[in-house]
Amino acid sequence: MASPTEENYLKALFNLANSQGEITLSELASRLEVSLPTANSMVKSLQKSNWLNYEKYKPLTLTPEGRRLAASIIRKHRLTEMFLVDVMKFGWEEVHEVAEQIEHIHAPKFFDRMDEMLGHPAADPHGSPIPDIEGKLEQQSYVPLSSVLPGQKVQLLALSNSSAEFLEFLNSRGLSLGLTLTVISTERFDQSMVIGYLEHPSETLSGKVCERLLVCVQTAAAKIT
Amino acid sequence: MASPTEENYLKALFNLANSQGEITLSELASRLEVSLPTANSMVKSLQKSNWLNYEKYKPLTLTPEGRRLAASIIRKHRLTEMFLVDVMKFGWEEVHEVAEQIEHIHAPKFFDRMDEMLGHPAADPHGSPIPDIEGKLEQQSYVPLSSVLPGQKVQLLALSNSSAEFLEFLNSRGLSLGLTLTVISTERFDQSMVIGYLEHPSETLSGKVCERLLVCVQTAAAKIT
DNA sequence: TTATAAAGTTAGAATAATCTAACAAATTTG
DNA sequence: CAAATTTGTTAGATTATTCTAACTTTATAA
Repeated sequence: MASPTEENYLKALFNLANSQGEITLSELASRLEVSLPTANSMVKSLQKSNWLNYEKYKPLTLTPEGRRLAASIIRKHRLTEMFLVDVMKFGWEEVHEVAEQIEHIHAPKFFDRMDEMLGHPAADPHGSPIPDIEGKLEQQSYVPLSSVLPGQKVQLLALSNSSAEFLEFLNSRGLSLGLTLTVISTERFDQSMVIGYLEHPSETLSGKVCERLLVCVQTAAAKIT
Repeated sequence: MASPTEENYLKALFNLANSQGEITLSELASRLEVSLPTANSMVKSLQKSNWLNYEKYKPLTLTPEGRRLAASIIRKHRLTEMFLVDVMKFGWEEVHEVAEQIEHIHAPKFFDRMDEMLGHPAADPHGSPIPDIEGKLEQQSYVPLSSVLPGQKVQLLALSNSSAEFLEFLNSRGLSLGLTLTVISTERFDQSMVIGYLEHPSETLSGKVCERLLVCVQTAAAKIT
């Protein structure tokens, strides 16, 4: 059985593998805000539990068991976030810290019941996919709003950054997942875009913001559940 | 900030103080299933944090801060149990283990929201009182069913033991909190009692069971909420 | 291609929570 | 009350997680 600390290492390794591919010790250490020797010794102990393949000076890779365990923790995290928002009526900007703790609870029935109550959601409140019980994570094919050309209509379906500050910014502009956005124009100089949606016929969003909004061009595609 | 381990010690000290008064090291150690030296060293460290008064060879007493902290953990535990039963529809025999883990989550808003959703319950699903935010625990004046005389009508309001086995036994007899029980007769030989309630005109309960059922003789008294 | 920088490793120490073994104090009891 | 028992304490060790300091290996770059 993994300790909460080990679970956090596995989660970080899973997420790094999904975004980078190759994982180096320093990336792991900086992601977890621990020193290199700390990460190094934990890596050795994760190997001993058969969750990680490790060879001196080589990139790190999760074993199938490590990947499965990591996915199950991420599943618990994302189900919890969804539960907090949908059932307990928290804002999407308030749920990360609590979920970060609840993901370490050992109680399969608890999370299964959440899943049931939520109707087996495919994604968390920020649009990140929820791995299934097997640990399989559906790969999403969204693109950043910043890559969309003027005139196109897109559906806002996920965020590539979910910091509370960013989420509060989105709240302040009335932006939420599922919205249909129309790209009115783009500014070559600073990558800002003018976007229309609902009661906002022309809202200007900075390049930084547009990079973090993940959208789907086929408006008819799967609505978030 | 207390670690989960420290929180478990404080909880045990609080509960022992409420049932015994004087707390000895060995009681604490056996309650927590740790060795005497382990309890001894933890007791010293709890003293350093000002949660416990400790003098060599003297009984242990919580400080006001220790009592407040312990009550807040018990509050989280009992609110969680109530939430699991009322909102998530778990049986009262399934909730202890999960609550034992969730009580260590640091997220006041999470528990406040539970409390709201539940309508500020006074007791958990087993009838144990929920301490208020100040850490005050309402003293209940229930008596064991075993002390009730034949002919009397009482209301079942709490349990003095909530093991899963006992709860499953109660389920099997259709016994739940809030029920009105009529004591039909008592058996002097083995302290068993014949009890009537709902569709059970005459159910025989062992002395062991009757000792663990806490009742109130005034049927008109506060219904459980 | 060698020197410098970056990344990774080892050694050694600290803290938290636990244990067993050995001993001391307090309590119970014959 | 003194012997026996229970209770509490100390000492010393173990495991997990973390650190800093010192060193080595690999990668970068002049």
